[in-house]
Amino acid sequence: MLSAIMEDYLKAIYYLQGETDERVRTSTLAEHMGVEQPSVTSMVKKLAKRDFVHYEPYKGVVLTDTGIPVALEIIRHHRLLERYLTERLEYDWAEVHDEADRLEHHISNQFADRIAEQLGNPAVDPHGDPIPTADLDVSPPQSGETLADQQVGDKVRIERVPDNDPDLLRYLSEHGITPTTVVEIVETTSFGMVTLDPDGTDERVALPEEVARSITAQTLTGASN
Amino acid sequence: MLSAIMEDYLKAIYYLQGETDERVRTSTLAEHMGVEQPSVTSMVKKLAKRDFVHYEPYKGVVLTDTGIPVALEIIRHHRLLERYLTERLEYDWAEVHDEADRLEHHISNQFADRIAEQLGNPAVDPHGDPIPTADLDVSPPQSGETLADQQVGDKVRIERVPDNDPDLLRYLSEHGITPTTVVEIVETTSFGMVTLDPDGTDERVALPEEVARSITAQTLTGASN
DNA sequence: TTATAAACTTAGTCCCGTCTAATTTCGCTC
DNA sequence: GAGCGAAATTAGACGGGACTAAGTTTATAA
Repeated sequence: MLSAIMEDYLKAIYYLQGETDERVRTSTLAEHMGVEQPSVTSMVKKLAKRDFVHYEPYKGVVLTDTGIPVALEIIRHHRLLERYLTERLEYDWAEVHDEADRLEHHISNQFADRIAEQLGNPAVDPHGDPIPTADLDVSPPQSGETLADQQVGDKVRIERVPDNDPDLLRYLSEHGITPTTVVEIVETTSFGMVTLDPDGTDERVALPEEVARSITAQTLTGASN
Repeated sequence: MLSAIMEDYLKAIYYLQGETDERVRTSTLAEHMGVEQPSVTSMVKKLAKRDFVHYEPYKGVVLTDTGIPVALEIIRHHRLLERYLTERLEYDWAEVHDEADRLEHHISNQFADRIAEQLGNPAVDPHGDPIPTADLDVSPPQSGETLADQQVGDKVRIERVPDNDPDLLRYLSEHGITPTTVVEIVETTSFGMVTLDPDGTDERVALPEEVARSITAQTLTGASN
């Protein structure tokens, strides 16, 4: 058996190595988990002893073939819960993350399978992240392009938004920006501001480049490339 | 904040003092929690320091006015989950206990309120136990009579069955005994066996007196009293 | 009223997951 | 290739929750 904390570490490693497909450094993991570095070192040793990660001192960790499915299972739970909470229990987009983050460790796979079935085995969660299937296949990464990569005049379809910042999510939904929304890039500035025009509206929505880079989108038309 | 373990202790104390309305002894609690006595002593001291229980060494514990609502909240979560799992997620009567026992500590009150609403604020769980309301009112204890208190020839309506023995629950449901079922007592023996005839059927269902005493029932007709 | 068994508590240990402080290693620059 | 700052690890401690072994207290019975 695996503690909820250990599952959280594995999930974090999965996300962090996913971005780079490289070894995850102790410091990165510490920051992501909100703990100090020595805590990470000691946990990582435990995970290595149980063969969930490859650990090389001073070099970082990577998930093993044993660790990956554990992380994917948790991610499946999380994303199914987010979907279920919004779709069946009237939770708001912005509220689901914390509840899902706790429950993901405590629901059985049976529970996950049942809610998946009720929802018709959805492919993505409310933020556009792909939901691993019951046998832990996960959709290929989306386009990889973000709102920050676009040029003025491009029209793009929003693919996914980060799920862990309630304020941002509230802001986005208030301005009609959700996965599948189509937006046009109306302005980018040298000082890091991206301005959008959601679909047919006249409204202008401005986002810091930092945020724009965390929102992935699929190019539909325009001058990019 | 309160750990899941502490919540479990408070819940256990609630159940145990409920049966006797007296101080709960260390040994009783130890057996119920599946731990050794010293573990109970040390936990009980922590709970007392935080004012969830009154603790008098060598005398036992009672919940305080601070402790009671905590226990009731957990019980509300548990029973709502049992109901939700059977009614909305196709869980079997016999399967729900363990899942509910884990999740009860991790769902928010918001989650509980939402599933209560979805279910139409049910008064009882699938085993017939009353579900505390959102403001933690709990229905008065039922008749208090059990199947073991009946006389041959009595007809009774099953009120509640214990929720924590899957084998027993499977056996009961296979033989058509669930809360609200009407049964007739057809035989009681000096060596502790009670035989029932569920409703109009001809089937005989035998139960050890020990088990009969754990099933409460409301007398409809007959010679008892 | 005292002896004794059962119940309870205290003492001390262990593992988990965290921390701070101190040390070691890495990797880069000169 | 020597020195230096950043990153990582080791050392040691702590609170949570459990355990075993060793004392106390209580209650019961003679």
